[in-house]
Amino acid sequence: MSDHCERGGFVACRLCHVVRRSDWDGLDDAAAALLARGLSRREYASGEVIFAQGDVNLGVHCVYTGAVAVRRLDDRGNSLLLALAYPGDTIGYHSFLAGTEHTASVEAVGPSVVCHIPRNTLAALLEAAPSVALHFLKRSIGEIEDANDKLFLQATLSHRHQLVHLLLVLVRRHGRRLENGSHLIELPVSRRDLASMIGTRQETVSRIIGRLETAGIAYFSGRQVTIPNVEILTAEMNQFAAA
Amino acid sequence: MSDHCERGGFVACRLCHVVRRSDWDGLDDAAAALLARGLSRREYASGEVIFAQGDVNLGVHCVYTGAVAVRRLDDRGNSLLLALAYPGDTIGYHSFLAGTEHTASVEAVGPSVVCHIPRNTLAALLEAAPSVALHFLKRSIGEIEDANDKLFLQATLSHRHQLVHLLLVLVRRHGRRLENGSHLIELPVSRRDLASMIGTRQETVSRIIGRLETAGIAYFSGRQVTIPNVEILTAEMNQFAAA
DNA sequence: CGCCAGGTTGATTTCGCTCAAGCAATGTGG
DNA sequence: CCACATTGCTTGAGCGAAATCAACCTGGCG
Repeated sequence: MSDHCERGGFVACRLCHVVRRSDWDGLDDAAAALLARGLSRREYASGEVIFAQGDVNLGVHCVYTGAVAVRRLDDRGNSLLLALAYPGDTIGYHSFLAGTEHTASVEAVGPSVVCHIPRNTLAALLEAAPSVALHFLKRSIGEIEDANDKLFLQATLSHRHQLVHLLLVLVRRHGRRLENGSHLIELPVSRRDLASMIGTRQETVSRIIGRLETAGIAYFSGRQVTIPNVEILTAEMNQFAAA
Repeated sequence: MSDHCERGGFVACRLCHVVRRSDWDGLDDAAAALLARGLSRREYASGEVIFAQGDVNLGVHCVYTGAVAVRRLDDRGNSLLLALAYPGDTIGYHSFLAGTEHTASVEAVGPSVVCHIPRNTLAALLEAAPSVALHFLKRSIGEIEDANDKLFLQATLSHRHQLVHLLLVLVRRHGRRLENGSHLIELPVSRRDLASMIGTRQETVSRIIGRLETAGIAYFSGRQVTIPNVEILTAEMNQFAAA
């Protein structure tokens, strides 16, 4: 672990390449120094667990590069992919502020670098810099809206429409536009996770994929998805909203 | 409106009967005075709309007595009951802090009294009293957990189990224990809303209710629900978790 | 080479949605 | 006070979608 883990010594988040998008933007010198002292940074292999549901909270994490999956589990093997987090996103602050154990597990979905801010550093930081609490507040409000949106979509859309919607979301983060105008997505998650995200089963996702392919909307090959025309996806969503 | 609406003049939230549970606990004298100046209080009839999705945000509301329903709508008549809010709960702070229009509609589910804190009062308050932002933060984290729980339950539980779970939640707020040990719930919402809360349709809720009655678990009559033995409900939930 | 996880496909059954009718409670205008 | 519309809820029949169970494929990997 030690060879993957730098501790303190660098100028930390103020010079972090994602600072503008992170919760550590706008710190004054003293606060930034505080942060730099406590901060550590570590590389995670794909699939490696950063913390697990039920663990005691040892502070918060902030994604530096790559992406991580936030997942909730139960004792019967059910798993729900709650969110994907990207550079600049802070995770684990819920349980820190609520004073509970972690309510979700987080793992890297590809080779990723994640920073860690220990409990007492963060506590001091919250005292010293009111902007931090405000950042967290805005972030948490965004998460509430996201969660409510998901609940609403699950209640109103068919599984097929939900999958199309999910593709539209993923194309932004994981999509690449090709010369011919089509888009290529490298899916960060398994079929099983896709299924949990739209509230259905693995097999059903497979069948929906089949239908999307015969409809010429999207072509799946393993974790590669080719979308000839993104407009068609949005049309598929709107046709419904307009009705 | 004026006869239902008091404005300023009273000692406001510091003496509010729910202050310990509200977001206005622990204000200093200056902040409390600020709050008292801006605050207004108004009575709403059952079903009356407090604000509507899409409205511009004019500040936040705080439930004083009664209960209110937070609801999201779309243009095709779909409605999802996101939450019920009770005395001490602040609503509408999402859109205030995010600077957006209201993302949900809120209406009284019975005769209710709701306070209103206008935009500029709240802005000043956030400046003057850091505890307010912290309260909001904790509240929003609670909402995130609730939303994630709902997503998880919808993904893993059958509609029947979800309804049982919902009854267990409602019995706490709306239940009354009778001498014979059974419980009586006065449902605050229609069947249609119950259905939206567990991700299904009105008719399906009716049928599940029928099954719960033949199973001797709960008896529905309009909005009255009689539950002979709450233990059986929890057993019904656990039988599943244990498997 | 065989194992294994992840994915697809098929057959069967269950479940919930839709459409439709009926019913009770409430409210409204004549 | 009664005919009538309206709203909320229940019930039924038919149908389509998805869950389940199971077999099978495929690409790594020891």
